[in-house]
Amino acid sequence: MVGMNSTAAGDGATGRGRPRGFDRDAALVQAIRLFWERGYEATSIGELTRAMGVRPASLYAAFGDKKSLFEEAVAAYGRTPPGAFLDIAFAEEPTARGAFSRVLHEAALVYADPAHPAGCLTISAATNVTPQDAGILAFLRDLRNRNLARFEDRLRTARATGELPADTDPHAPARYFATVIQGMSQQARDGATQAELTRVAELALAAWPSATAG
Amino acid sequence: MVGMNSTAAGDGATGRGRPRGFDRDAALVQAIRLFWERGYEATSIGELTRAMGVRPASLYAAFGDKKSLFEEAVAAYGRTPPGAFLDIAFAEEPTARGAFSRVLHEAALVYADPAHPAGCLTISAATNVTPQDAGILAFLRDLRNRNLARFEDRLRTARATGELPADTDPHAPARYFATVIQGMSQQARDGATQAELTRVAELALAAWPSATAG
DNA sequence: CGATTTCTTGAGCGATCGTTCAAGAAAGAC
DNA sequence: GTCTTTCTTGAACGATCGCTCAAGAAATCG
Repeated sequence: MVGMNSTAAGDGATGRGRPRGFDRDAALVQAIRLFWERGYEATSIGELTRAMGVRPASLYAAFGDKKSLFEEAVAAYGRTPPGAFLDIAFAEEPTARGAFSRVLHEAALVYADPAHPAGCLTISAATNVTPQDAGILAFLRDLRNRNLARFEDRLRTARATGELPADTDPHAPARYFATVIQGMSQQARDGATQAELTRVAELALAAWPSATAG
Repeated sequence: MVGMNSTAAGDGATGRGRPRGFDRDAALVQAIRLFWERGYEATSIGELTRAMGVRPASLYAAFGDKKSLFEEAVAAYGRTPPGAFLDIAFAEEPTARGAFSRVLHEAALVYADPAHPAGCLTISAATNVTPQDAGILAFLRDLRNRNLARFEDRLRTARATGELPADTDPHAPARYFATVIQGMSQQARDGATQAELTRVAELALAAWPSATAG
């Protein structure tokens, strides 16, 4: 009944005291899944404790309050493939065109992957929120707007290196691709398949700023 | 203190009994605004009664339970300009290209209009929902997928009348435009302005299926 | 007028929300 | 072994959730 301790979490784990009776990382995976599927407020502590196999007091001892658990879940989600594919593509692709194309195509596969909840946690987990949890909404919105700024930076760099025409406006295409990606997340939640979203990704790339300039 | 009765609601109002002490339509407008801004579950009966100027018992007597109130609010929203612009554009524009172009441009203006909550109620009001309210989620998702089917129908018709090439696939562009519109709603909620979304609409139209065929 | 009908008021229903507390259990330190 | 530290257990905290009920108030009908 007594499981192994967690692998390596940021607790000041010197080994003193009774060891934790559950796998902290495995429990966090369950929390991610629930927040991903239902969102922040629609996921209750009761559901979390049930899915994580942990009693409330243990959950609070290990993760703090619900907000802290959510923020840690978002951070851990960002280190999984579905949450990190954008960063990886931007880091690995040499050209901006290649980066955006890859992000769109991978979003199609990731968002509609039946192996996990549809869409993107960052996009959909704090859409409907009580005023008292406005901080959670702002937390995810800032994350999204940070990605928007990275889109714009990447396009600006592409213009500076000559990949894009000198008169290219980086602002509008950045907003456009962010729009398409957020829309793809919604579409996946509405039942769109990987094949359908791949076609959407291909169509979206028709707006790539090369032939005509704004 | 005693206001006028409602204009014309579907109650079996023969005039018997004590008249309603509040304007039913005006109260419904406040309900729309709250559901629009926060979504279904994040809007409590307490907030609704406060904003509508009505006590709980009066609300339940006039609108039934929370789910019925929401469905009526969605229906009424669909008869306001922000909720009906798609239907109007599709009805008035002779060409498919004109219809989609107009829908995209009007979505940019409507979704980021500072005069009311950002985005589209149908798109954003039931993203995060408890399992017990799964019916509300399905209700709005069906509404969205109905619009998707209308997009496809419109493109199919355009192909039949010769506006689009005979080998045009109506499915993919329909999904694409639905994706962009839902993304625009999200972007508006994240702070995108009317001008920014208008540029997104213009870029999105670059994927219009005419020059290249899938 | 009295009778009937409908709405409003104010209180409160059971359930669930996020969270915490006291007591017991399992480990290392000495 | 005992002491200390940490985690687990089970119960329960106050607050809020959606919703309802009994009593009083305001209208029409006869």
